[in-house]
Amino acid sequence: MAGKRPENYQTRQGQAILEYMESLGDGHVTVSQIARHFADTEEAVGQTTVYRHLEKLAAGGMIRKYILHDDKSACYQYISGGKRCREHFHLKCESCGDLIHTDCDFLDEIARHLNRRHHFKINMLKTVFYGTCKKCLASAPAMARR
Amino acid sequence: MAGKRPENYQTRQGQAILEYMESLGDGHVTVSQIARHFADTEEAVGQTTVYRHLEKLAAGGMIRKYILHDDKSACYQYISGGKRCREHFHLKCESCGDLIHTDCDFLDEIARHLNRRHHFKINMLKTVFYGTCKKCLASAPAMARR
DNA sequence: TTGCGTGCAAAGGTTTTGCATGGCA
DNA sequence: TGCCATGCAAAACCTTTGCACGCAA
Repeated sequence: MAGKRPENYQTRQGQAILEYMESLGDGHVTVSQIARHFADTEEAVGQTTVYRHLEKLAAGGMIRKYILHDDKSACYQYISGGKRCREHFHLKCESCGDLIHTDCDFLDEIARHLNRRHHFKINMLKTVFYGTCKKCLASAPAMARR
Repeated sequence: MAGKRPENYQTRQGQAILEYMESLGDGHVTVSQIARHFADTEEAVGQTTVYRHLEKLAAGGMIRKYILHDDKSACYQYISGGKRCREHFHLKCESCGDLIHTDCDFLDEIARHLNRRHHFKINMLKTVFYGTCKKCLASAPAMARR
């Protein structure tokens, strides 16, 4: 429902933030890093505005919000795949920050299971599995932490 | 090395905190909930002390600390020694905000699958499934929103 | 007696909110 | 012109730290 109404004005700040997130590819940044970026540039964007735009972009599925190893502050990442990402799962490595897109039948079953056995309708766009990726497991033996 | 030295004194506060965590079974609480509990009781326990004990208990494997994505504060759960001390999966309802914990066998399989097929070691302390819970599915027709 | 445990207060950080002003449509 | 967006400052929060005193061993 709800047609494609503008809902939001197009502003210099909003555009600057989206473009910056896009320019990072699949890299991730924290709010303070974003703020620093705009401080270094001529584009002035207040941090309150950054927070508010990130929230909207995350709600709209344009970016994802993560909590990494240092759970002090959240970090954000642009979603390039857009639509396709609604249909598969994501594994986020807490060590290197890599996001792994996974198309796997077994993982699809999870959604069915949650639905049938737990009556829970999963939101695949937002759900992310946190953990340690293959690369990091191989290179960091001390990853055996709890 | 280093034998089993005392290392920690036995104090009223430490005992009260551990007993309270134990009394919750597999429920989870935040620090503020714990503080409120002691405020309601006659047992006075400072919140600094709560933090410091929770940290020790978590380090010692007596309790589990969850830092869930999108939650402002950490929550803690007692680990019953006798029973299986498996980690739980968490389902977070985006509609009502309820956090549902479950240790369904099928969900445990997910961890094995990710490990074996994707070489990904999942961190269940941070992973959360987002979606809509049974209650909200039944009562809210317009739950497609956030 | 020794030295860890306790808890008040304050610091440190991130995120949110109030409110007057600015800018898009 | 109407309203949302902006951004400064301040508030709200969670968590950690400093320090003097208390208490277990």
